[in-house]
Amino acid sequence: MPADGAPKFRRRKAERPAEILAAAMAVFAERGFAGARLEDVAARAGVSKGAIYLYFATKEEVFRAVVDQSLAPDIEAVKAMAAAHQGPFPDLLRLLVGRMVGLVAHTPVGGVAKMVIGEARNFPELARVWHDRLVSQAVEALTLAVAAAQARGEVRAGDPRLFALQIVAPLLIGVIWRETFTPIGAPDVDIEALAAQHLDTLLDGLMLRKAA
Amino acid sequence: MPADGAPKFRRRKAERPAEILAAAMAVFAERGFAGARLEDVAARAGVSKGAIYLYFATKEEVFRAVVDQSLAPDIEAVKAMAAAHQGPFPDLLRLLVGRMVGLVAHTPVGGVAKMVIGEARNFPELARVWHDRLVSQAVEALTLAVAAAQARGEVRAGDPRLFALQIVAPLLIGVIWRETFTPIGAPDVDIEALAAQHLDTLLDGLMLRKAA
Amino acid sequence: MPADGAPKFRRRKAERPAEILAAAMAVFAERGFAGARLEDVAARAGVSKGAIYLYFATKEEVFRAVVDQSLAPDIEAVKAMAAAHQGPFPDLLRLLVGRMVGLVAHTPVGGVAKMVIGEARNFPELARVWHDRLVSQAVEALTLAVAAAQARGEVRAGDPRLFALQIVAPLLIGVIWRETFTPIGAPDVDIEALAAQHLDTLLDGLMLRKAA
Amino acid sequence: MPADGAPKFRRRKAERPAEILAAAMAVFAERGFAGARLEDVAARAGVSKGAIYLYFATKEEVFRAVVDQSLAPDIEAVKAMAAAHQGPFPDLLRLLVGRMVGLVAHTPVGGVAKMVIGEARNFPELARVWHDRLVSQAVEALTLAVAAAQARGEVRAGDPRLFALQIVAPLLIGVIWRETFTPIGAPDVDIEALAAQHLDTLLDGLMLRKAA
DNA sequence: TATGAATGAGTTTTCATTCAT
DNA sequence: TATGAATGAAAACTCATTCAT
Repeated sequence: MPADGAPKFRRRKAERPAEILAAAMAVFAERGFAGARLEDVAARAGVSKGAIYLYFATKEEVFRAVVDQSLAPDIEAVKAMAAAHQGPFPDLLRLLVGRMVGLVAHTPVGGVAKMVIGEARNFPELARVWHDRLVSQAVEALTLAVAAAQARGEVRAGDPRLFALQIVAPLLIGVIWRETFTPIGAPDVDIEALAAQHLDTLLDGLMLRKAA
Repeated sequence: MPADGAPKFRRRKAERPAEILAAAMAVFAERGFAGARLEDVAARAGVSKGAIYLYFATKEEVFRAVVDQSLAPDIEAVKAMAAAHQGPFPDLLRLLVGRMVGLVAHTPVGGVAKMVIGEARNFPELARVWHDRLVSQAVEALTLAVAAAQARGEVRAGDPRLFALQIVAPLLIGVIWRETFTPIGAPDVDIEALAAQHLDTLLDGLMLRKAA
Repeated sequence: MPADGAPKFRRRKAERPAEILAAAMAVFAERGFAGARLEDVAARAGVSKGAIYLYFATKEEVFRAVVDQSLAPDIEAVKAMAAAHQGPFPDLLRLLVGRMVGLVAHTPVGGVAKMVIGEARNFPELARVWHDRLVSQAVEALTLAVAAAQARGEVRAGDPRLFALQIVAPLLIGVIWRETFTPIGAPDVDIEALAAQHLDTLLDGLMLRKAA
Repeated sequence: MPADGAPKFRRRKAERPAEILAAAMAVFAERGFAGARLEDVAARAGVSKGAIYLYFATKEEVFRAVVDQSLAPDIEAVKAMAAAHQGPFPDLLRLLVGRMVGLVAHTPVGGVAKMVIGEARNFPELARVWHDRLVSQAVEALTLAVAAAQARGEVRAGDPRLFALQIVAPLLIGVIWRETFTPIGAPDVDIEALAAQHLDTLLDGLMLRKAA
């Protein structure tokens, strides 16, 4: 039933799971869940198909682990943002958005986000985890900050949760653009520039104000 | 099988393709491209599996057609928006955003957008079509409008394309939220309210201005 | 994703399931459940692998169906036997055993029985069905017949259920022998002769009786 | 890992193979050949997967060894039975059957027999070994004893080999029942009672004899 | 000797696609 | 045109077997 033949394997370690997940993240981001072949993940990780099953029970499990793992550092960042709550609102906002731009630029959140969006119907738990652990945390932190600023009379009246979404939206669109349209040759979006301009606009409005 | 009293006014030939695409849109939106079974599409369309192949050569072709078809009306709307270029900028902006909210609320663009995002890597042509025919048109129209308003001294300085993205972003986020998080029980986003508040903020800024 | 190439299939019918089950019975009997490859079943049935799944959801389902199907005719026979309950016990016994020999000789019960025995632990439901629908029916019928004969003073005292097992045992051993040892070249067992001799012995005892 | 107080008197080397075979017997009896995972055998034996291969070349080899090993003691018993050939036939028969009941009740022959029956087609050598070393020995011994008794005028005319099968059959059926139907909740068979009643019936016949 | 991580052939199952009717 | 039975390539997953340690 088995084989004979040539030399097979070499090493053995505890980094395997992480290596596999890194490979999986890339493949999932490229092909989506259903389109990803575990064999490709294995190849990318420099491992055999079977080795994956040494660490993860199913393809779904791998997918979940990828999403899960990509959350950890971001959650910390979000918490840090939430803790930053001091000083005048514009400063706070600049700080928060700056943090988010950093995240978005230096981690593969974009790819994972795309996966979550694309597979939300097939894997509701993923959408749930992503929402509960990341999105809702961020939104809540922002919402509170906005509400506080409103209370202080710094920020105009309005639904603070919607304000939170408004704040985050361009960043997300930037990320999605990068994942969706840049690869097909559409002009890239400079997320940092977008964020900067967004901040200014957000704070002061789009319209010029004639000198009183 | 006829002997039942129900009227047999099944539409014929001409509507078939449209019916199939409608069914396909629903199934693709639910399961994604790979997850969608043509058999389900057929069942949903009240048609045999084979019949699909009478009109479309492959599953990909069906997918393409779905995206393509969902574009047509929107493109018109975009063009209409583009044509609306008159009057003071705020009025224009309200008009445009209003149109987009209507579109987003009354058509399944949300579902299709999600598909395009999720499968962009697997079907770059889709992303391209979607971008070229819809996104870039809308962005361009907005960019031009912004630029014109800047020329007129109505709008502050800044990259008009980024302004365009800023304008659209919250709407898109709303749509994505609706497709991704609402189904898992997250609090819904009231897109109309979001748009309204977004407009106000955009025009006047987030910050309260002390009376001079 | 699919193929091109040469002509594929021919006919189409309602006999398919039966054909598949016949093939499956043979393959299962030869290789056991786990050892049987559905591909072989398909080949034997002159059908493609996929075709099996048109009629049965899983390999287990096929297995179940095989056992199930092999039961039907036998159950009738058992019921017929049970209905035969008349006349002096020796006549009844000859009748019953004759019937069973016929069954055993002209149907593949042997092969199926072997499968049930071999896979009882893996598929308890099979053992249960086999027991409830076939074995216990037969045993019960025999038990009742024996008990009646005891009441009539025809048969000696003793546990009638055990008598029933004694009656059936040599037949079953014959069948099992045929499935297990005959194929490896062991001398065959002439089940009819065994049955005949068994009947005589059973009725009169093994021992010669000196003339009073 | 030592620092706990439990005595560490693990047996060493010599017992390993036997321990592995004992574990294997259990697993094979539970799952059949194909269904048994060597990993489970290893776990059950308190040994690593690799260790099995230190003693046995393949899974088949392990299977063979299990069957082989389970034969040894039984063969002795059979030989002993064969040697017992003295005195009047009924005494002999009681002795022989008594021995067999003991065997059957106190060893796992039942489980092994089931395996042999179930895998006979896949592993003909097993069926052959089982037949040649055990079954045919027992049958032959019985056959000779019967023939001798016939010669002495103790036993009625008839094929002595078939008589031998008749003698053994109920015991085997009892064992098979225990392995097949008892686990699914069918009423158990009291093998000792079955044997006792079988002996009586065999010797004297099922039918009551009117007083001369 | 003993371990257990790693391998990869082999099997089930799915589903886009074909084609006889 | 329309049907749906049939096909078969593709991919997840299992587990006997190997071998570096």
